[in-house]
Amino acid sequence: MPRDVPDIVIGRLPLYLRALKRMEQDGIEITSSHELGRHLGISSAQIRKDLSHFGEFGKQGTGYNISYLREQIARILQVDRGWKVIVVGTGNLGRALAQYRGFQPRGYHITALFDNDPEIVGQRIGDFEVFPPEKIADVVRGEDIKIAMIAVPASEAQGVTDQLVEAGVCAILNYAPINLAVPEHVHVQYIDPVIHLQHMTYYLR
Amino acid sequence: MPRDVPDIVIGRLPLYLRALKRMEQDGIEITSSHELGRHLGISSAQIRKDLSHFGEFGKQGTGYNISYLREQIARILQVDRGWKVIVVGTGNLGRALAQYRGFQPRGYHITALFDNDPEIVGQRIGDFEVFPPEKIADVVRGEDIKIAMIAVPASEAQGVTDQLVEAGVCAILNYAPINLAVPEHVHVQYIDPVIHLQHMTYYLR
DNA sequence: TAGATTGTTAATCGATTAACAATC
DNA sequence: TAGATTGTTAATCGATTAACAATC
Repeated sequence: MPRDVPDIVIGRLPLYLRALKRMEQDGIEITSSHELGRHLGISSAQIRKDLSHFGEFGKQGTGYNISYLREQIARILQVDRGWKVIVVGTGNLGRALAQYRGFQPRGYHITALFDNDPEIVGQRIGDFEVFPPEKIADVVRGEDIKIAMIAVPASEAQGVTDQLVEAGVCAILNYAPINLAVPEHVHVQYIDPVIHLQHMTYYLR
Repeated sequence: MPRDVPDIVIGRLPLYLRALKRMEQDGIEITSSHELGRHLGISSAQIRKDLSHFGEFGKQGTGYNISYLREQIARILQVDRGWKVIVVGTGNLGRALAQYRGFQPRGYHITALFDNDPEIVGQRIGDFEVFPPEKIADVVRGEDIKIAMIAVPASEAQGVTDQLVEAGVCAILNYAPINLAVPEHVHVQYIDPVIHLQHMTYYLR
């Protein structure tokens, strides 16, 4: 596996994967960098360049076999197997995440929920029992969890993060509207809908 | 107002705004590009360069008055006033969005919900009545809505988008896992948690 | 004043695009 | 074969960083 592929390239692979899956569902078998680029609104050259970091997946004159390319990108991203995920915070957002039907079919399996409200601990939400924060370390170690989603208020997010990192989590999807401080080896992605709304609001003039 | 500021700069302004609000809440009154950069994990030079697209907001030797800079960035982004937003789709995600407490205080006011399920139309969710899709055009025009959030299945997202655009919406926050085709003047931002998870999963090796 | 920090210019770095030989 | 498309190199473009005069 090549070292040092730019992160911006890695960030596009999931988009390629999503588009390829869609084409596959639509019954298409072959595509080209031009067609794929049109679907995604990016240039064909960029797609070919991005893929070239990892190998040769197409055929001159023909293009790409969709299911083959889909498999290869899934392998590169390591999403050709399942990953267990925990969710911390069971407010509206945490509950919605726990019940979201889109994780399972794409290989992310929610394994446990956590909340610090004693009223909620022990309840069931969807298919899961809610555990107290003190159980995070046990579950993460016991189930070999690498990935967590944070859906707690901003004021609690850094504390939760520290616990998760201490327990061995190394990928965090943070829904709290705050920047997290983490060690080098831990990866964080942020989702804050208001940030996206504000970005677009600039152009409403 | 300057024309042609790079979109990547616009995309960082909401992050600056969020950090400044936090500092303000913490009772800090003055900051520097270095301190702000440390909070956000970006260089001080980048912050100064970004701000220089819009004017001069600091004082040599001292730094930036936080509440002044916050006001200025809010003005630039046009988030110094309220915006009405509609939500299409009332599944788990749509409901969570409708009840999310983070929109109101940051100036985004959910005004109406839409769903195509006759069982759900007419019900109340939180503070809102659910309308059928045929009412989209009326509400968007009547209430002068510019911004919509899409929380319907991927298969319906493009159709909903076409209706929204036709009605006059020009900013869309799309939660459906699919790329949308829209006219030039319409802005789209995407939120798909699985895309973020897959991005991070690459590094779990 | 001495120290600190801005705003801006120029240099560097990295990403995207254009172009084309190779070849299916 | 003729036409099409890849993978890759070189050129272009744009974004980030370094450096520093201005000045509070």
